[in-house]
Amino acid sequence: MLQVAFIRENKTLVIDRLAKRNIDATQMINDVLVLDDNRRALQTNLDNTLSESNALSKNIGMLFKSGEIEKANELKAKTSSLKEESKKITEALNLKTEALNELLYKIPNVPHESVPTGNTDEDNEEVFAEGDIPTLNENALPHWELAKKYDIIDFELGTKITGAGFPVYKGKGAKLQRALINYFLDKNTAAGYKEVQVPHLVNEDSARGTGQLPDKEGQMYHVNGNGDNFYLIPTAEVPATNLFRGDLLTEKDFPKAITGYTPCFRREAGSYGAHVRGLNRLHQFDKVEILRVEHPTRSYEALNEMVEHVKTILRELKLPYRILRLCGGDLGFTSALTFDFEVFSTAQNRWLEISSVSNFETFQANRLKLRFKNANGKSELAHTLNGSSLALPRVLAGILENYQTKNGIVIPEVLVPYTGFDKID
RNA sequence: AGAGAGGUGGCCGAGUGGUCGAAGGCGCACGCCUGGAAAGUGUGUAUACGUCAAAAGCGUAUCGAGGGUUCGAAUCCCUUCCUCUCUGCCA
Repeated sequence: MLQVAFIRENKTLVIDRLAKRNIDATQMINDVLVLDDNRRALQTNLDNTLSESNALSKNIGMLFKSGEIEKANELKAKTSSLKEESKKITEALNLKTEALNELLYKIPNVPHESVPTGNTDEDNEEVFAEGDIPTLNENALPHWELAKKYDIIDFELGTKITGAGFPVYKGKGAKLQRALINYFLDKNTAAGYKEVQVPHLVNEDSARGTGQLPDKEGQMYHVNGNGDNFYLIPTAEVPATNLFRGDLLTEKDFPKAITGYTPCFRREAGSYGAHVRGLNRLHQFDKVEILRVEHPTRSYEALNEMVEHVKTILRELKLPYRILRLCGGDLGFTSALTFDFEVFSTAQNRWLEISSVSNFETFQANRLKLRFKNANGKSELAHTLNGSSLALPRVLAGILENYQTKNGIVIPEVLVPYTGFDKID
């Protein structure tokens, strides 16, 4: 959620930057400012009314004490009219505040100046690429075929137990999953991220804090039987970011850097076909996340560090990948700048998104009320950033497809200490 | 899950209807004292919103959360969340 004060002071910049997302925000921004003016006027009015009423109450108290009951009763009559008035103003104020918030919820984050204008993923800007694309023999298979051939992932069995999109990993497939999780966590902690284990179900406040509610309710699984009211997390970002909800940090607390592994649950009522086959899109998948809370002056440096960190992992896994700077049209609602990592899947002949690293600036912090005391002793919103480091299924797909040979699937060297085997055959 | 007790500022803790945003203590910050430190001593020490060009100041709200009673609520009532003790259940 954008800050009204920021919008007021940077009206043209906000409108211009939002145009990168192909939206004309002029009307919305004007409405915000009008609603906020109304809100403030009502607030002032309410404060004055309450002030008067408080003063009268104090007088009444003193009159009662000194036994001047008649006088006190006279004043009582006065306060009742003030009370009615303040009730009315409060109602009006609440309506304005709600309307304002509702509108603010609909305005996406202001893109960073480096974000390219554009409509679709075609307009994303490739900023880096590395790794050799292997030449596979002609009967190379996509990962869902490989999964079946070596009996390491069973999609049908998952369907029996739960439904589509809940695969069962078996044998070396299961072990490879576990190896990847441990490898990622080790890399992240070695880079200074503190490991956390967080709940996989969150309450409404948390879902609201990171912006899943009110708009994206349908994308989360909702547990609401027997009087419970929890959401299954769509990403570790939700519980991990909410660790800091409502915090007032000091400058010394920066940077906060944490990493965590969680399963992720997404309803994703999306498209069908080859693009969502196999591991490409799932209702339940595993992901290791990195997250940072930063001083505003340092957040882009931090973003860069996160990108470099993810690079080292893909380099070690020896997977061919590229980095894209997302264009305005492809940029997530809450993000100011996002770099996507994509691994090339040789057998599918397409790029698979495996990580998304973003700076949200104050957009999340505003809703979370995540602040710090700055050098002037004023509280100021912190910047939040996060990224996948990494999402398992597509990395697994990339490994299976790119490392396949006639005699089986070779395990990337760096993972062998974690798997205990160097080949799936 | 049942019975009981309780949730007050960074922490401990007083406060059961009226100048209470809240005594006292600890902690912290600054000053005095000291050769230096400790001890001692003095002052200060929540957040949000509004007002103001801004600061100061002033106003409003906040004693787990939400609602109610009252001229007036930390204090009374209701709902809800959480914590502790006992009992039950359980990996």
